[in-house]
Amino acid sequence: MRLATWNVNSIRTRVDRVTDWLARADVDVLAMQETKCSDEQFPTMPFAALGYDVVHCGFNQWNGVAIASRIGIDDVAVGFDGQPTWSDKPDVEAAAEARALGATCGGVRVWSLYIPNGRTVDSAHYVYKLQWLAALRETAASWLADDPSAPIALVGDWNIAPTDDDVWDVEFYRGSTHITEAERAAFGAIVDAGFSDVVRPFTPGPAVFTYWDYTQLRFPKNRGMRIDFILGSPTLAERVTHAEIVRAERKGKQPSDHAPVLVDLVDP
DNA sequence: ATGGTCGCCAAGCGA
Repeated sequence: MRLATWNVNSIRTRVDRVTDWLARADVDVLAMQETKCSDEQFPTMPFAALGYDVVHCGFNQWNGVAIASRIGIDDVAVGFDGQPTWSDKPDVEAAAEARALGATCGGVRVWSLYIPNGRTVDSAHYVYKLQWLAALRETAASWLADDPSAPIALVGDWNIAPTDDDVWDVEFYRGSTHITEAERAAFGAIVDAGFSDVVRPFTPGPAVFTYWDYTQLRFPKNRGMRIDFILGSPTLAERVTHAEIVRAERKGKQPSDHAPVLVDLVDP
């Protein structure tokens, strides 16, 4: 099973590129973020033509997350607890309910996550980001407490660079979101709960990124950030045979500002 | 082998 995640930065603008890559890369399950469309606007047909089922969850009027699968989609859930409510408010009460879409595909529970950006460290959105991550940790830890052998993948755009090696110039980002100790601790707490970065062992080294700003020739100069992750529960992690960041998909005409990230899993 | 924001939609704003 080949599982991928990709912040597509508008699926309607990018649908040809995304579906072309799905077919070419032989992807079974793709989690998308920043679809930038309503549920009604999602272009289902190009995916269906390739044999993929799609579920989409708009988390505000115009943005959302999605999962496309050619091996079936079961048990769809929105929010960490499966409650079909969502909100984009920077609000504690909403923290556990937004920007998450879960589906069981081929026996694996896949969560397509768009962690709140946080904007600036002095904003309510930053507080919300940290609360959202804490809520995710609580809920994900409870899943493993209920069933330590559950194969679960937490994938998406985390909007956190976990180490200084994961940004092109840490001094450039000093005082900004994505690199603060609090965000890194929140990410680390989810790793400590049993969800490991299953891509990193296959993509070692500094200056290995998944996102490059559109401005300032950041991509040709490889000035990016590693903020898109596939975190796996223990039984999922032990099934990983290969992983890569598909840098080639950041090239060419009308790319997303993120590259897709993929893993291959052997059957259990 | 990649190039100087982009995408939402029609002005800025969010990323």
